[in-house]
Amino acid sequence: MTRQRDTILEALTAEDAFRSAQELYADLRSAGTPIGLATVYRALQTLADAGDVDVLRTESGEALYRRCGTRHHHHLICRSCGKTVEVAADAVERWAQAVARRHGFRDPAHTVEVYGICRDCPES
Amino acid sequence: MTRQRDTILEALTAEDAFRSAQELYADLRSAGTPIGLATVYRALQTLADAGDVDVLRTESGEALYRRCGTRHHHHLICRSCGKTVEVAADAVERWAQAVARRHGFRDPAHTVEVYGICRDCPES
DNA sequence: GTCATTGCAAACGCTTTGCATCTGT
DNA sequence: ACAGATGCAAAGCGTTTGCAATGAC
Repeated sequence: MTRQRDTILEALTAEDAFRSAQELYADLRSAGTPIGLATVYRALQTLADAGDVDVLRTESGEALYRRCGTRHHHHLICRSCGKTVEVAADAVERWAQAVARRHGFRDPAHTVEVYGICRDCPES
Repeated sequence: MTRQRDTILEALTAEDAFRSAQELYADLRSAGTPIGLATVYRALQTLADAGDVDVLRTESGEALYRRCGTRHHHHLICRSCGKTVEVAADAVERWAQAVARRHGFRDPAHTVEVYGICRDCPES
């Protein structure tokens, strides 16, 4: 199923950064694409459920979305512009599993994000 | 500065789990402690700023708080009851720094949480 | 008496939902 | 014609804030 849903996926694919629903909405609108905020939210939710985009939460609780590869990976994210690099972390995967098992926790999972300021972003 | 702020810290210290502001508020009220929701939020914010409690965000964006040791550490968290174990992860620290540097990101930071179901929680 | 803290209710920001309309097949 | 997608406005939910009342020293 599709429509302006394509537009959203397209907008996400064009960026290598995590974007918020509100940002995407504003960008699409100011680019002349007529679209409703609710549609953006619904599309992002659908895409996230399907595993086509990754979701993460800002410190303030806002959800950020990014078009991502399907296999398991983590992110290196610029705190300033949001630019993101996918990184593999096999060693970390194994560490997380070992930690869980050692403490008697079953069904292990983990979240890992690395932040920094990318080289294209100004000093302060 | 203190008052029912002590009560909140006390309630947090008694638990080894991450709790939400709303949960803490409900618990204190039903325990007969008169307190306002805004006070709970303000106290938690102050404690977090002072580094006396750790904060993390639920998948749904809710903030969870836990009394924590002061030095850097990560958490192994039960998805069912919230019970949390602090874990060291020196290898992961080094890995995160290396990843950031390798991609030209400065001022590196990272978040790492490990989730599971603790041995005291039922199969489901 | 002074100044920070508290409590309540109102305001906020992000997200979701109800519902009527529209679109694609 | 039908099932699903859309848009809008209203509702929801966690969190924050304005302000008058209260409490600590």
